[in-house]
Amino acid sequence: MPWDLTSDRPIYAQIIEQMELKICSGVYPLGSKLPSVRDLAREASVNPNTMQRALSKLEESGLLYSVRTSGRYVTEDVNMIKETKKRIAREHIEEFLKRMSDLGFDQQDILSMLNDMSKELKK
Amino acid sequence: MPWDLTSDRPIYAQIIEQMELKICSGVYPLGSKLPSVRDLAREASVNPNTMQRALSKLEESGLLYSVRTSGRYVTEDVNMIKETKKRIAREHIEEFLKRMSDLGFDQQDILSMLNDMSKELKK
DNA sequence: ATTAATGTATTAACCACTTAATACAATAAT
DNA sequence: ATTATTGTATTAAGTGGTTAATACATTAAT
Repeated sequence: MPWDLTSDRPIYAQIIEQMELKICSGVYPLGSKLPSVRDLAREASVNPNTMQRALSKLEESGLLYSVRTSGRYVTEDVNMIKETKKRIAREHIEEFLKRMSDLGFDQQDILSMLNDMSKELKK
Repeated sequence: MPWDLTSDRPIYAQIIEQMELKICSGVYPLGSKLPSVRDLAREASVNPNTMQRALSKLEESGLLYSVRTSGRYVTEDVNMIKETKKRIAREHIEEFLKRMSDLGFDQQDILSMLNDMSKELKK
């Protein structure tokens, strides 16, 4: 999965979300070592400061930890990752349902549209 | 529906989305007159310039039009509103499905979680 | 021992968004 | 006729995010 960054939101916030995704989905496994700040920045075509900022925030939340001159690692806490995944899923679903209901669709509508579109996308 | 603005995205962009919503869901009916820029700005606790900026963009897209010193009105083009509603719904569904699948959930998972949560929210 | 790579910090510049304070022309309301 | 309200425009200031260019201390690699 390439870095997918747009200009309509702070880049560091998008990086946080995508790193969480990479961690929850196993792209960066439990306890594994991450590429260096500079490498990640190059990979994402972003300034090292911006990458550093995102990674620091991820440390605050406990998903990563850094060892002074060795590098940065994914937490070994399986449970924290599971909880993060649940939290993200819940947030997405809540937001989705709110937006669709604001638009004037009921549960029936939502489910049928969703079925239609996932069939479409599978092709 | 109160104005729901957060600081993590340009306010004018959020206003555009919420105005589209108000138009598509009938809060501002076809051809109806909107409150003045200044009133809308006050209502949303936002600077008149910011509201003006959002409304101008909505004119560019054709959803609104302004009459020099009389005020601003919703388009009378029913079809344009219908198409806008469809477009927004499609965008939300696509984004939702992508995010959930990136997280590692398949269609089965998504549907069951969605059912659970809409039951929860109905209480 | 020297070198290279690590995370981290600092300073300056740039840009987009937002607010504030006005101002203007056109017209509806009085 | 006068006044108030409309959309619109301008200028200045402040803020936060981003980039750029360095620098530093620590330690793994050589």
